[in-house]
Amino acid sequence: MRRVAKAVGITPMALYRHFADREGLLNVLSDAGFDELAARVAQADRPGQPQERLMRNLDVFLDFGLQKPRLFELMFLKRREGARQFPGDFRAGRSPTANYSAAALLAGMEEGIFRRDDVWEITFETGALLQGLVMLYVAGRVGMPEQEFRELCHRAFGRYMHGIRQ
Amino acid sequence: MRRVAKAVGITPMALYRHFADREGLLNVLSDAGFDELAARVAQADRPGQPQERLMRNLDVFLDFGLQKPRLFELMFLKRREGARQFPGDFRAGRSPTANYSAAALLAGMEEGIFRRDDVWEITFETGALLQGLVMLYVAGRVGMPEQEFRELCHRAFGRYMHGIRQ
DNA sequence: TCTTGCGGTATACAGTGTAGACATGGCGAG
DNA sequence: CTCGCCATGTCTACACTGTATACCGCAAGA
Repeated sequence: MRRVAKAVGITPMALYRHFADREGLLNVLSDAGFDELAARVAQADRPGQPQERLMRNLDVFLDFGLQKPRLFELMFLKRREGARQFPGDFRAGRSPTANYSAAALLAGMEEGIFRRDDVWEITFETGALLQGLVMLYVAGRVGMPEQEFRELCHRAFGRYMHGIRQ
Repeated sequence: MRRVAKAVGITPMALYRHFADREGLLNVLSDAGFDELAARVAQADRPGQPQERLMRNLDVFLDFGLQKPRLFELMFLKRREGARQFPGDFRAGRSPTANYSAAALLAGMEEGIFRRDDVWEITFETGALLQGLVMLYVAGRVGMPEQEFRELCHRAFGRYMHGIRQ
């Protein structure tokens, strides 16, 4: 808090006029992060083959996670109340980012490319896979340059998508 | 450190006679965790169908992660030097836990159940998937009882394994 | 004009990890 | 037996956290 305060040129305690506490500050950072990610996802979504749409979605998350790993961690891994939950909030459409993935999956199923299955569960699982990959990467568990890591992620998603094909 | 010291009945500073610093203490905890997990994995490995072996492996990790989430997090997600890295340490066989998964995958490929592919990469990816699932669960992002969550994990692995079939 | 409240400050407190100086007790070498 | 050493422990102190509390100035309404 002291460092943040200094960075914005006020006294530490002045921060508490704007945020309830450290947790509160982190919450608005996290929310802002979700807004940005949602915007990026929305912008990247173009009509096309479901697999391509899913891969583009992957790339957006990957870009975000690799550009701002700490924020990424804060958004998805920090315990905090009010965080969106699977399956409730997902199925209710309250996750703007997941909606795009689910839409692409649904389209793929209707086109007969993927077999009929639980769209939200698959969305969540692919999210978890990406989460795990990125977290292991930023935790220093992957000893390869970023570009290779991105290709690894693509192969991982390729294998998974292969498994949900018709 | 003060709480640990009190718990073992000595002065905080006495801890520093046994561990270089907080990081050092966490490192031996982490190492002990890996030893235990490796022992559990070894004990659970029985000959059988590759898919079953992989599912048993999954259950061992799942048990461990759900029983000791903080230790699990420390072991796999804490940035620390000397942590094993993919792919180098994995391919060199320096991950006792991953070896079993890789062995089952290799057996599956040789039996013609799975198609020929990079065994270590798949091992790492399944690890990442599990990692992501467990981390999201312990971070409160999954609003379902533990038993249902375990079944979700099984379905996730089922879909992935479906994708690597022959 | 008086009041209210928003934004900011100063100080203080309990908590953290840990550096540094000092104590002590057991054990091997002489 | 005695000396000295070293492993293990304690005490105190320091710099660092987040934050509770009290206070202040100023602009906008009533």
